[in-house]
This record gives sequence, C-alpha cells and structure tokens, in this order.
Amino acid sequence: MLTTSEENYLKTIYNLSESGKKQVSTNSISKFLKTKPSSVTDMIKKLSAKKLLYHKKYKGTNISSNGKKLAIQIIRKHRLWEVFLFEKLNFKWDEVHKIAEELEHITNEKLIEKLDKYLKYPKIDPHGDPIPNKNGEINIKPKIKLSNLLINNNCIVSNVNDDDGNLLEYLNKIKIHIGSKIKVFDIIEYDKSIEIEIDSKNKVFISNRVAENILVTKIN
Amino acid sequence: MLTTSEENYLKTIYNLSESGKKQVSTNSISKFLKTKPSSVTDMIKKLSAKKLLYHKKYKGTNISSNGKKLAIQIIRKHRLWEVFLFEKLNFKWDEVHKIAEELEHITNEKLIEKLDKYLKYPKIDPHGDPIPNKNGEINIKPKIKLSNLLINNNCIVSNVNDDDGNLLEYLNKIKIHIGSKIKVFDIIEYDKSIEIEIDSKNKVFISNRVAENILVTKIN
DNA sequence: TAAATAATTTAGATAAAGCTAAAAATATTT
DNA sequence: AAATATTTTTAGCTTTATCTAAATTATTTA
Repeated sequence: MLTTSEENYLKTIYNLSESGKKQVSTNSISKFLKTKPSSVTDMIKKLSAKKLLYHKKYKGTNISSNGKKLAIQIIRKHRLWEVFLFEKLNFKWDEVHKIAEELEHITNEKLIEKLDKYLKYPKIDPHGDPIPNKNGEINIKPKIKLSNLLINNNCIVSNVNDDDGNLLEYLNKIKIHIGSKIKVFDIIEYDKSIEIEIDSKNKVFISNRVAENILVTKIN
Repeated sequence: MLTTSEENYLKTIYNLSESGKKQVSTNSISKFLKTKPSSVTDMIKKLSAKKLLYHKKYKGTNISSNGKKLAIQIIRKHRLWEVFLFEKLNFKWDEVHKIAEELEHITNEKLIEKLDKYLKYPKIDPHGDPIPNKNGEINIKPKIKLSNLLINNNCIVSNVNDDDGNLLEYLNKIKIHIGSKIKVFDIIEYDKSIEIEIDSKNKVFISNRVAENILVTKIN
C-alpha cells in the first residue's frame, strides 16, 4: 500500500516518462509537483527501495513495470471519477480534475469496479483521455487535427495550439474548449472550411486554419 | 482547514458527547479511535487552540459551537456518500460505512451540494440516521420499537437488542439487518404478532417479542 | 579544457501524528 | 483517611513528508 504522496509521485513520474523521454529528471518532477528537488530525491529513494522506480544517481529515473501498473490504476481511478463528476454531477470540464485528484487516492477495489459499471464502462474521460481498464490496458487514441476529420465524424477536443492568444479568445467566444464534443456537419470544398456542431448545441462554421490548430480524439 | 486526523477526532468527540454526557473523557476517545490516551491529549490541545473544543485538565472535553458545526458537516458528507454507495453503486448496508470514512474528508463544498442534489436531497442514510442539511440542521427521528408501529407504516431498522445471541441469528435467517426497510402489513390482534415486508421483497410473520427488540426509525 | 552554471544529492531541521514510559491528578477501596 | 487503582498528562522518541543550506556531479560556455 502506498501513501497519497507516494501515489502522486508515481503518477507524475509515469506521466512525465510517457510524454517524453524515458529518463525523468529530478527537476522536472519537482517542477510539476511544486516540491523542492531535495524532497524529490528522498521520495525517489523510497520508491526505488520498493522496486517501483529505477534510479541512477545524478542520471535520472525510470519507472519499473510494477510502478507502471500502479500508476495506471491511479490514472484509471482519476478518470473514472472525472466521468462521474462530469456526467452525473454536472461539473464543468475544467472543474473535475482538481476534485478527482483527491478522489483517486481512495483505495477500495470494489468501489472502482462498481463505479465503472455504474458509468457503463466509459472509454474516455471528459478531456478525451482514455480510461485504462481493470487490467491496465489503455486504448490510446491518436490526437489528430480537427481539419482531418470527415463528414459525420465525432470527436473530443483534447488540445489547442495556444501559441496564438487570439485563437483561444475566439474559441472561447464560440464555446469550444478542451473536452467539447464536436460533430463535423459539412466540409466546404472551396476553402476547406467546416461546419461543426459543438456539444450537441450550437452549429458554427470555422476556417481550415482554425481547424488545423485544434487537436481532437475521434470517438465512435 | 482541518487535517483528516483533526476531522476524525472532532467527529468522534461530537458523537460521544451526543450519545451520553456532555463531558467526554480522554479514554473514551482513545478507545473509539484506537489511539493511545497520550495522543488524544495532544490532539485535544491542538483543537482547543483552534477553539473547537473546551478542555479542563484531568476533567474532560466539551465541543464548542464552532466545533459542532464542523463535525455536523463531516457527518453530512459521510451520510450523503453512504446514500450514494448504497443507492447508486449497490453496496450492501454494512459495506458503506468504511468507504464513506474516506470519502467524508474530501473538501469541496460544491461537490457535496451537487451530490446532495443528485441524490434528491435524502433525509436519512442507509442505516436510518438523519442527514444534516447544508445549514447543519438535523431532523432527529426518535428510535421506536417495531412493535409500536401501525399497519402500513414504513421504517428502517436502526438497532437490535443484541443481549440475546439467538435473536441476531434468527434475524439473520429472515434477512433483517440494520438498514433494512420494513413495512408493516398486518397486526394480529390475538397475540400482537405482525406481518412485515422486508426490503420490498419477502413477507414474514414475527412475534411481538421479536418486534419489541427491534428499534426502528419511522419514514414517511 | 577550465571555469562557470545548472542539476542533483546529502545533511540536518521542522511539523504532524502517532508511540512508550513515567509522573501527576483523580477516583475507588479497604 | 490511607492505600491502591485508574485516568490523564508530560516528556521524549519515531516516521513521513516537507524544507534550507551546503556539497557534489554534470553540463555548458568562453
């Protein structure tokens, strides 16, 4: 059994090693968790002693296969709770993460199995991220440009190219945000602009340039 | 903001002072929480400094009105989560308490308001205990003998006189336990035995003697 | 490549929440 | 009312997860 703190480190190290090179630096962990590098070193020692990490002094940290298994189960719990908060309690997409950070540490296998069943075994969370199953298998859907979809395709917005401040402002105005469900209604051949339906409500036209800067996960 | 441990002490002291005399002894707290009396003394000092308790050395502890308010909100969370686990996730009555002990410490007001709404503002938990409302008001229903109910009354079993080992065994056999919902179908004038329906399923007859040893909370 | 800079680790400190053992206060018996 | 027993508190220790400051190793730059 792991403490909440150990779980948070493990999850962070797993996430950092997935979204980059396999060797995770002490500083990157410290930055993410907002703790001091010396605290990170301490925790790395603890988790290494439990064979959940491999660590070479001054070189970096790797997650072990046991560590990975545990991390994935924490992520599973996190994302299932996010679905619950979003779908059942009607929280907004940007409110669920913080609460799920607390709920994910509740340790009761039966609770998670029953929650999963109750939510009808969802495959993705409100941000479009895949939910690992009981056995830790993850169905990773690639993130593609909205401009690459075809008519009648459905997707969830998972990322926005935010180099450009104006784009975010515009998306905010037409109510597109991370987690929004979008259906492609029409594609105009002339300029590749597309007509979309946002969250089963408003329909709008967006230019190809905008559609190229929205990353989505295809669903069904 | 209180730590989980502080919350557990506060809740315990509130419960002990409700179910007995107002002065709570260090030993009784220690017994309930399975910590050593010396640890209890330490925590009492901490909570007294926060004005949540009043304490006189060697004499005993009282909960303050601020302490009471906080304790009631923790109990509110606990009982709402119990309803969720019981009604939505289909846990058994005797499984919900342990899980709710963890869930009750999650601190997010909006979460509890939304959970309350989602559960349709329940008034009692699966054990028949009242759920305090947002303002901390508790609708305390008296616990009465099952033998005192009238035809068509509904109730929840909240206590069983367990001096007699045979009674518990018998109740187990006919599937009556704490939290069971019972409807009175008929009362036989001759011997005051009653016909009841248990959890909207099986109907049985029980003697007046048995009915006198089951304490219930009337509902609707 | 040597010096400067950055990253990482070590050593030692702190606060929270528990513990044991002993002292002090209170309660109960004889 | 003394002696004994019980309860409560105090003093000091442990573990967990942090921290700061200093030392060590790695990397970058001039």
